[in-house]
Amino acid sequence: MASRPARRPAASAARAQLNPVDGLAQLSFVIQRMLERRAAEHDLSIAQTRLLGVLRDRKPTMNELARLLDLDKSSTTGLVDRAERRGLVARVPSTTDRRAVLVSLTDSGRSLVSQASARFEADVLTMLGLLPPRDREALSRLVSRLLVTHAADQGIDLFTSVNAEDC
Amino acid sequence: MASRPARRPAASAARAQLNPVDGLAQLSFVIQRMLERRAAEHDLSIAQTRLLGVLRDRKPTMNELARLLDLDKSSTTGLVDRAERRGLVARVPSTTDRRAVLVSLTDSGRSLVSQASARFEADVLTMLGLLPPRDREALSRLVSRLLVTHAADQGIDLFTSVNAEDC
DNA sequence: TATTGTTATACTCTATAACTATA
DNA sequence: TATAGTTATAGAGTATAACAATA
Repeated sequence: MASRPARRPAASAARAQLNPVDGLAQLSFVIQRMLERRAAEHDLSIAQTRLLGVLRDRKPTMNELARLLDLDKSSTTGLVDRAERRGLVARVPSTTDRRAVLVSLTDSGRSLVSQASARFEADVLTMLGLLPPRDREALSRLVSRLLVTHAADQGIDLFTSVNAEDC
Repeated sequence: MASRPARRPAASAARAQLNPVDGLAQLSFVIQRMLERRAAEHDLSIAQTRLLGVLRDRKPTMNELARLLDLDKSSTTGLVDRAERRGLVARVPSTTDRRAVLVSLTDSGRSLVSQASARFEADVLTMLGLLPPRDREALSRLVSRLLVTHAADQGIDLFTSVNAEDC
């Protein structure tokens, strides 16, 4: 929703504060837009970017990939088809199960995702750089704490689980 | 990207911290997923939800709507078509310009977006509730400060501009 | 029989280009 | 001529259901 404007009563905009929900919602849109913009520079959609991101340190089967991306396996087939057509990923038959295929990043795909990543990271760091160092550090610490707590609440160990990674 | 795992060296996961970029990226995905999930409960996509959200306090022309949503006018036509077919919005001919149409929320649309909003807000508040009150307040303040600073940096007054609202 | 992956199909979302009806 | 909106068309992304090959 990132819903209505948090249309503050009036007056001192300089010190006004968004309500917590609107703040987090808006922040999520700002960050997604940064990601989208940088991905688009390389003709990547968010979906393609997620795919490449997940493959940076894995070589999963289609099935595992579908679980990692939280998509239906048929959607994953299509996603991989289009990436493969562009030479960004490759399908490799599994040696242990003749039904299965492994999906892996090509050099070209790896290079593309690295470039987009780097630009995106720079965007976020630039935005963070607008805050005084003390605020910046505090924010990072709190965001991290929130994510870890939230993940734990969902029964996920952020630092071990495969699901919490790569979005 | 919400990129690689921030695969910490090892050890004490309890005190480990995500790097700032990954933290914000992951947070944005978590929040978007909450929004998506709640919208889906009412058979709404993110796009439809944004549309309804924007219309909560406006009755724009198609043209204005396209600008508000940052979409091509033809995309907006389709979006409104589908929402209208479901009875969530209505097209009203402009009285001042016979080429133009105004788009407005129906009661049904307003009710739907309110319900989805409420559920989403509850989700975010629940997540925030996992933090101790002091952390929660600090986080809200910092997020707000970051958004205001970032908006200012882009030449936007978060509290006046039409663009910063509703995502 | 169960699982892996693909195909067939359908719908949403988005954009570009061409069109119409006003202005 | 210029603007407001729609239509025609095309492609990405997603899901469900049915299917072939293998386990």
